[in-house]
Amino acid sequence: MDGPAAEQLALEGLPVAPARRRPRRAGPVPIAESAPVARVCVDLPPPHLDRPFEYLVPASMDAAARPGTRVKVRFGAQDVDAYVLERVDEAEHEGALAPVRRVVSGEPVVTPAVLRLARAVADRWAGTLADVLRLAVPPRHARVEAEDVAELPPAHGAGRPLSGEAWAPYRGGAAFLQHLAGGGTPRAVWTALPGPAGERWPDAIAQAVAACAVSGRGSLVVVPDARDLDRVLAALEAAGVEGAVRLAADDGPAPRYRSFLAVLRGRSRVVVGTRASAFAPVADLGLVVCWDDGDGLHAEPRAPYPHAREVLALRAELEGAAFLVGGASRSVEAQALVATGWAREVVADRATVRARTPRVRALTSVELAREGPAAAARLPGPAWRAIREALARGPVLVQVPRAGYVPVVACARCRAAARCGVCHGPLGVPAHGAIPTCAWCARLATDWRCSECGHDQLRSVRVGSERTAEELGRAFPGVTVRASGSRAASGVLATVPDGPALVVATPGAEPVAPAGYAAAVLLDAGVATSGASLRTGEDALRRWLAAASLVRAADDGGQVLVVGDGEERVTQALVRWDPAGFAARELDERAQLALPPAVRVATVTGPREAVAAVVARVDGAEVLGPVPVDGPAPRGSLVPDVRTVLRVPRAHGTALAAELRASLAVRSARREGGTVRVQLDPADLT
DNA sequence: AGCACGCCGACT
DNA sequence: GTCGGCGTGCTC
Repeated sequence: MDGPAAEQLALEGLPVAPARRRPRRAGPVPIAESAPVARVCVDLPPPHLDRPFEYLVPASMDAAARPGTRVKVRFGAQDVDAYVLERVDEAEHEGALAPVRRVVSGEPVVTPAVLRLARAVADRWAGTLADVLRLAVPPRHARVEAEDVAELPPAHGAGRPLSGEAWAPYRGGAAFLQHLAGGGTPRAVWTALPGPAGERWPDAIAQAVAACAVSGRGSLVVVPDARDLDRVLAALEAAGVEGAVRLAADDGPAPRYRSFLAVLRGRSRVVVGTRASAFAPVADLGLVVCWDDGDGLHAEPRAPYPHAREVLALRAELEGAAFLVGGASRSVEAQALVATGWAREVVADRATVRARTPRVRALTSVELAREGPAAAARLPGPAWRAIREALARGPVLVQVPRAGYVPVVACARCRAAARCGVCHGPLGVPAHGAIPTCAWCARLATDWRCSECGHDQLRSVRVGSERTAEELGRAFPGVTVRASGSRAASGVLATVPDGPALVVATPGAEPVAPAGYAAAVLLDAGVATSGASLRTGEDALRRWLAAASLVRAADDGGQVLVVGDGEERVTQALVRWDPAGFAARELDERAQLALPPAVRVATVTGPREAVAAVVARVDGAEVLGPVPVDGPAPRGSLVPDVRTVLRVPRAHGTALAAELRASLAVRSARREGGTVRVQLDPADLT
């Protein structure tokens, strides 16, 4: 059992003093009798350490060192945190095993199901298990852990009779619910109708959760932000689902860990949370839901950059759970789930859509040609008149595509974008009334002159919400103006009263009006649909539909105006209220151009040589680039990073991820320099 | 990641 | 002649 005698090489003549340190313990500590070997995942970042290491479990820790618990182990010369993956009888490791030093807590925070999911996520996104577990398991909070466990609330589902009313308007909606209630695992891509006050979708989700509870299973609902979280929780309560747990990283360490433990200890089997809760240890998981999956908040910004929708899809497969992804719009990725037959679409028919949605009108420069020069105004006459008229009937929502104050300025005469006279960077106005400043070199544009027409006056072209609120206040004297947005003085508003008011909001910050808005005006359509990213059009449509969904139906006088020259197909998709058609066309086009999600793509970003080394070890992928990335060089370097794009058919996605993982492991073992970032299916591919 | 061991420059 | 640079290698 003991190490080979060779280890006891006698070193005669050495002073005896160091030997005095050794005998801390009189003999080897007694080792656990059954399954004495713990296979652990050490919590260290380098990819080449992403494999199990084996330790002996001292008998004293036998009961506590269960699979899923956090332990401390000696790794090399340091003490590191680790998770017990499993307990086994025999070690695979040939050499001697070190003992587990300490069990940090007996709480088995990584359940077998979550471990399997985390491993799959690490593999899929070319990351490490340790990285994924760091996303999946909230930091421990010892005091919270010691708190008394509240007793189990009565099982939900035994409550009130099941309602499926919110699903009635959708083709396949009732079937989806029945399937759920019967213990099935349907998968649906759902395009939500606007409801009264835009609040029907939380009810639909709550009813799906309730149906799943009837089958005795738990549910997990992932939403983009805290506002949506509150809405779903309220709807769950209204639907009679009790004891749902709120799980959001920005609730703070103690509440977060408390909620996590409540789920882990089986106190609740319904979780509503933000992206990291896709890993929540819900027992008997029957349903996973991703609401508004096109929202960028679902994309995890930390390595390995998994997306909540994809994590949930993976999880639905691994745990045999039903899957529901939905939104007012449809992401191209969700469309791909439909196109491959992995999920079925759940949508309302045209007549229902027409009956529920407001009238949408596009005010493009063509439409406005007859208005003459005034058409160039940001708020053209017809829009002004529509707002005036709608204000008599209720609140009017004004959506502006950018937060904050005027980021970009243009020549007041010819409207050419104003550029810095020295470095040609874009000019912006950093604060109200400030002098226009170059966004690249920070020089003040004091004696600016237009390079196109020689004019010397500037005007704002991409106007932020604060400025809009200010302008609208002047255009409609006496009317209350409320601003909602992260940069607005009053922050993000959840709701506004039903009375007449102008509500100026940035995308995602639109408050709900209980009786619906009388009208919505979507400003600067040209700005909203212009951008280099693959998802620019999809994003614009998603934001427009989210705002338009808060407006009353056309029959109740609800009206939406899109102002500006937005991209034709996006504008048309909004006018026709056809997000599914838009997503289908977009996916077709991506297939033709070999763009994701029709193919799988990975980006490798970092210093030129480092990227080249990583890419050189990857076989069988089409290599695009490298190209220098925009923006400033990373700190401590004069050379900008480069980015290489790797492209493979979807079916080779797993293999690509595996090769990248292997390449990164070689890289970290060899200590190739620089910082390299690998992203699979990056959200912001340009 | 840390920390060892292991071969080539400027200093006591 | 040593102290010490950080280039490979390993950690159960």
